[in-house]
Formats: sequence, C-alpha cells, structure tokens
Amino acid sequence: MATKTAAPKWLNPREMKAWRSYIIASRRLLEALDVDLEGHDLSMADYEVLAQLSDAPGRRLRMSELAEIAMVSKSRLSHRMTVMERAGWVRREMCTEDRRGSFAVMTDAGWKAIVKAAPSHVESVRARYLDHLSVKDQEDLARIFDRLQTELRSQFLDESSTK
Amino acid sequence: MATKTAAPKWLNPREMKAWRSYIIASRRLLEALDVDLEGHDLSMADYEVLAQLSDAPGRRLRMSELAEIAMVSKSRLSHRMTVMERAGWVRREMCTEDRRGSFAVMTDAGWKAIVKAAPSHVESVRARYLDHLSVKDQEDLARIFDRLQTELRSQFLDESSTK
DNA sequence: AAGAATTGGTTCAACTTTCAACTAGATGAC
DNA sequence: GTCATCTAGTTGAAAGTTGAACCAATTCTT
Repeated sequence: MATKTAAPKWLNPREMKAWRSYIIASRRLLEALDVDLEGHDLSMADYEVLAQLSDAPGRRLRMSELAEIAMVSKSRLSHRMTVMERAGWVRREMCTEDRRGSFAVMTDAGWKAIVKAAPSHVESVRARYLDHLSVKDQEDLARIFDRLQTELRSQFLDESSTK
Repeated sequence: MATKTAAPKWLNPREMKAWRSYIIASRRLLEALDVDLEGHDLSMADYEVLAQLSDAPGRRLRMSELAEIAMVSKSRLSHRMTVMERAGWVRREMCTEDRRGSFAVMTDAGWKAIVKAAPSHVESVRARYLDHLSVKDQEDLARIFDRLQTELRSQFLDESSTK
C-alpha cells in the first residue's frame, strides 16, 4: 500500500472530529429513522427492498438484481422475502427464461403498504436530516459522498481482483 | 409537529442526491471498515467497546456507563462481554459501593489486542474515508454532523418527555 | 456433445441482536 | 422500619444475520 507521504499513526484533532462526529451522528440518525418506520412494521432494510421493487417495471425483479440494488446479500434477501411473503407483500414467481432463477413480485397489498409508508418515511428523512442542512450543505454532502462512494467502489474492485 | 412552510411530499433532486449518496456511501464505508477489522477478530461495535474501555481510568468502567458511551444496549453489552470474557480480553468485577453493579475491566490480553488492532483500524479509516476528504471537507463534515447530532439528541429528549 | 466451471437461489448451522422478564440491591415516602 | 418504586445488570427465547454448503440449471471448453 503506497502512501504519498507517510501518514502519522494517529488522527489529528481535525481528522478525529471529522470522523467521530460523522460516525456518531450517523448511528443516531439511522436509529431514529428505523424507529420512525417501526409504526409501519418495516425496517430500513426492508423498506429499501420494497422501495426498489416498487420502482421496477411491473414491480418485479430478479432476486439477484433486487439484492444488488437494495444492497443486501442474496441469503438475507431470501430470508426477508419469505417473511414478507408471509406478510402478503411480495410473492415469488418462477423465471421461465432461466429456470434457476425467480422473480420477486410485489403484490397489491405490498404496493399499498409501501405507498402508505413512503410519505411518513420521507417526512422522517426531512425531520431527522434534510431540515438541518442548508442548500449548500446538501450540495457539499452530495459531492463528498458521491466521491467517497466512487473511491470505495474502485478500492473494492482493486481488492477483489488482486486478492 | 409544526412546519414553517408546508414541505412538499417528495424530495426534490438536490435533496434526493444529498440523501441517497450519503446513505449509500455510508453503508459501503461501514461495510469496508468492518471487513478491514475482521483480521483482528473484531467488529466495529466490539472495537468501540474495547476502545472506550481502554480509554477509561484504570481501563475499567461500570457496565452501564460503558454501554452508554459505546452506544450499545445494556443487554447487548452484557452478551458481548461474556463473549469477550471467554476470549480473555475483559473480565467483570463486583462493584462494592453499589452491589447491584459491576465493572467491566480490560485485561492485559485485551489491552494488547486493542493496541494491535488500533493502528490498522486508523489506517483503514484514513484509506476509506479521510484520505478522500480535503481539509475543508473535514471541517464541513464535522460542523454538519455535530449540528445533526445536537438536533437529534434534542428531538430525542422532546419525544421521550412528551410521549 | 460431454464434462467442467459458473451462476441463481435456497438452506442449514452458527452466531448476534433484541425484547421482555427477572433478580437483587438501592432509594424514597410515610 | 416497611412497603413501593426504581435502577443495575443478567438471562432466555425469538428473531435476524452470515457464510458456507448445496442443488439445479446454464454456459463454457474442447
């Protein structure tokens, strides 16, 4: 791992603040958002799965694709699907083109559930996060975290190829 | 819940970007940091517990205090402690002043483990996060997330009093 | 066209987290 | 002092998550 200039071992106060305040606020924020969703019997992760599915054409997606865009493991998606299937929000359908595969399909009840939950979730994102940011803050954060994401992805690709 | 001006129901593109890029990058970041720590048989949560404990005078803290500052539930701390106790990193000690209570105490082995893990974790925080931020970014993030945390805490206090 | 390697998805077992119940000691009211 | 209430911490069961093993279908190689 080549570093341009040898980085000091520990974090200086500025770095420390940038790190700690981010990590602590994020924990609290995620926690608050999760609590806010509880009223709809949803976790953030399940919400994300349903939201992605509801956005897909025909409200159906291949399992792996859904896992990918909702950022959950295949195994986890499989488990959550059986739970949400029991709740009547989704169902699985055989995939005829590739008979290993299956589709996750959102039911009407699932659609109703997400349509019902969405406004309150959005309100919650506002109240917990966006409302405390200026327009400039929002733009800064978008820029910063976009870059971060790009870097992380390229690191990930590097690591999985060289390893 | 009084809003100054009625907020539109959905997020505009700028808000959406500020939200999505933050949440996605954060997920990836946390994931990467956790993977980096795996080599030391630690999760971020356990690392945090040990780090806080190692900072405490005498490397000992009351269980509830440790739970508080490491941001984990009492129950969870209790369970993790028994795991880490088995690993020989910590031990519990009776508290004589308040005989309901107990102390979490870091052992020498635990101290060695955290001292060994810390530099690589710091390096990981740099490589995954700090290195991609300008000094200005760092200052902005510190300011933004500090404010966020303050707001979230005051919301939390409000909600638990009025509820 | 046969076998090897890959992919899509599920399942099992181990482990972690949560929630509610519980024990035991401390505190407060009267 | 005694009864109620509160607090510290643990426990056990249920639910959630992970990762490896697995099955079946597909694709690649030759």
